[in-house]
Amino acid sequence: MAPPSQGSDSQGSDSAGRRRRGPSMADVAREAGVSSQTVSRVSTGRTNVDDDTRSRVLAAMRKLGYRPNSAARALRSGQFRNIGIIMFTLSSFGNIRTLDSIAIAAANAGYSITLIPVPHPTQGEVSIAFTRLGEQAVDGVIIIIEAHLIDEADIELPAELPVVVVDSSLDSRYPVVDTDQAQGARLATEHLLNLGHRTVWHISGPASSYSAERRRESWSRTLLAAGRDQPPVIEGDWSTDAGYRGGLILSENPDVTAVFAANDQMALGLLRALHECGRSVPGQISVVGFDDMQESSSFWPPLTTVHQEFDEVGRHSVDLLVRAIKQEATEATTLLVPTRLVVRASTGPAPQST
Amino acid sequence: MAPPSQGSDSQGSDSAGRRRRGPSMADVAREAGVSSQTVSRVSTGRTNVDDDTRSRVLAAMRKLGYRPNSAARALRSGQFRNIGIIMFTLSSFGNIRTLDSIAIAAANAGYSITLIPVPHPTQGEVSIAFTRLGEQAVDGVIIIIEAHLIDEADIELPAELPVVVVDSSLDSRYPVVDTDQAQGARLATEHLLNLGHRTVWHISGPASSYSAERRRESWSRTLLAAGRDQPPVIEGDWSTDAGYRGGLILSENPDVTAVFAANDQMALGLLRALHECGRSVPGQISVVGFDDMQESSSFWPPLTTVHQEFDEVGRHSVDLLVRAIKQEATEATTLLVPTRLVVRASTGPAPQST
DNA sequence: TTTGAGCATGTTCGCGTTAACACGAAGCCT
DNA sequence: AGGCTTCGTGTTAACGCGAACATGCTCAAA
Repeated sequence: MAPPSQGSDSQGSDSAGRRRRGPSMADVAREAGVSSQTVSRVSTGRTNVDDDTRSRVLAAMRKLGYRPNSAARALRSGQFRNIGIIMFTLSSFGNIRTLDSIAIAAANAGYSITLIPVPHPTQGEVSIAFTRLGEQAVDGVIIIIEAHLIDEADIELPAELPVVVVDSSLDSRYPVVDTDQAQGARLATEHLLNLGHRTVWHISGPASSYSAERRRESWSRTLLAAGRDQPPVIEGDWSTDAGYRGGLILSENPDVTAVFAANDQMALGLLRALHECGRSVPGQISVVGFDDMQESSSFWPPLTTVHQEFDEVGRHSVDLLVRAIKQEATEATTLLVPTRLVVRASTGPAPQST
Repeated sequence: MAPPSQGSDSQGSDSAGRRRRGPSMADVAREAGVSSQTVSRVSTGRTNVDDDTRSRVLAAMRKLGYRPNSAARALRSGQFRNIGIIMFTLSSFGNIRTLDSIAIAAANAGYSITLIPVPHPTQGEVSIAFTRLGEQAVDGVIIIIEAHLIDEADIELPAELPVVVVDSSLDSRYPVVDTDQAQGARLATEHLLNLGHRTVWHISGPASSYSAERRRESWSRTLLAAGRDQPPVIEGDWSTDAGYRGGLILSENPDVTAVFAANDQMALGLLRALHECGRSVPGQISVVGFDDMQESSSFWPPLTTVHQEFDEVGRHSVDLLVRAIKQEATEATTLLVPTRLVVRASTGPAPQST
């Protein structure tokens, strides 16, 4: 083989497998009649370039369709301007909203984001994601994953890599940004108590989730503080089906007048079960959810729920991470974003006891 | 040669602002007593390395915590092994599911993905995203955006960059992967007609969306083919509120016995309106949605809907793009993924006419 | 006039990696 | 034995960029 390449056309788009490459600074420089360093200065927006020269260079760039090679830039500068995001498949409403706001906040800060999916939340998969991360061109990482999976994973992140953890309060090495789960659950529980309900039942998230645990704890503490009975927890897994199953159980018990579901999806399933069993909401049973997903206002009846400020969570986590990358702040802060209760039509005064 | 011997700690983490860098191949090579080329061979998994040497190198890598510098790799090879994704904020269920499956498919193909968010679907924002994309380290792009915004955007993508478009059938320059909207809408409409309904009403998506347009057209054609009346379209915007508003209008009309909502969220709003107006579903009115989102099975009543195979859409689009990147296939194919009807409890036989 | 400060621009070099080639040591054929 | 391939390994160069330094020019102060 080995074509002697006599033609030497600088195009680089050989018929053979040769990789086509775009024009480089040198090409632009030649076109504009300047040195490549001057092209670099224009490209990076330095001010110490003559206006005349600058416009010549810009014209050359446009003509050749030049776009800077970020790999070379990153290699030179040691910075990728890129943030990695480790998360489970985008199945949960909260994660998505968080991701969304992170994406926008990152873009505003001049960073792009790379998704590192973890198809199945097993420890092994998490380890794989972390390994993959090690090979990734990122300046820092935001992790949106149940914390104990991180703790248990024996793989460790590259020591120097800044990390921010979202949505799971581990008390540990990394800064944490999260919704104030405890405050939200208290809001929900107190709302029901204030409506005159003797106590509040709870359909929780899975034991594997810190958020779920926090909400359950806070619900429990709130009841305790008010001196009320603590009904047994019905453990769910965030899914509508779990809510439905919980609802079937609860509707058999005539004492139940108020239920706090740990998320809106389970509240939806719960509502369905109550409808099917002929229990009226909020006439006989009041229901509160958690998340305030877009659809909640159209549930039947429209759901009273705890609104999470995902935008703020995203913004803060990016902010924290970028500061860490710039080595401005390293201490392991914990930042809790408060929630607010959105009262709709699924809650009402306790029915008069029979 | 000639190591300056005295100060010269090769750590690189100076007290001054100097950038910390991880160990390079050269460091590993020195540690293992081989050349850096051999380290490269081990790192890239070549087979022509002596077992003994390989394990020495691996040990050195582990000891120093070496991780390959992807920037240098990309610079050298001209490939980033990274796919850019342009999409609107993750507000729609379909986009999220698609993104999710793309992320996984890309990971399996050895590519990472970079999100390029477009906060507001205006032409200007799209242009900005495209510009930003130009500076991104991507080998190809998947666009999940209403097509006409692309057409109207006068910014053009770097000519050489492979592109695949999802979720909007533009008849154009780029390969398209999409759910077969027409087939799905036909399925929904025919299902209702087969149940004996005289005709089917439609709450559509926004005019700006190709998917919405396709579904509306197909609904219309199906009615035409069956020789039925064509009720006026109620135009929505995918939101539950739009479905609710549509429902209020429809429930005033006693002739309405069957409604096809262009997505599940609008179907949800529609259901609420019908409940509020005391119209029973499916007793008096049957409802079909489109998407089969996770929650749909827990609506009240559980929603009959058109299931989209988002996984397949994502898989195919990645597959197509990767093939284009490898220059294996360039023609502008269009790939439609069929849907299937999921019959639940929101549809039933037409009521006997009064 | 001399000196030097300020500015636009050019030149050199190295970031970490891998393709291409070079080389010596085997093993296998005539 | 001589020539051939195969195999493990080393050497060199280049990918595109930008920091650091060098150059030459202008203008103001001494």
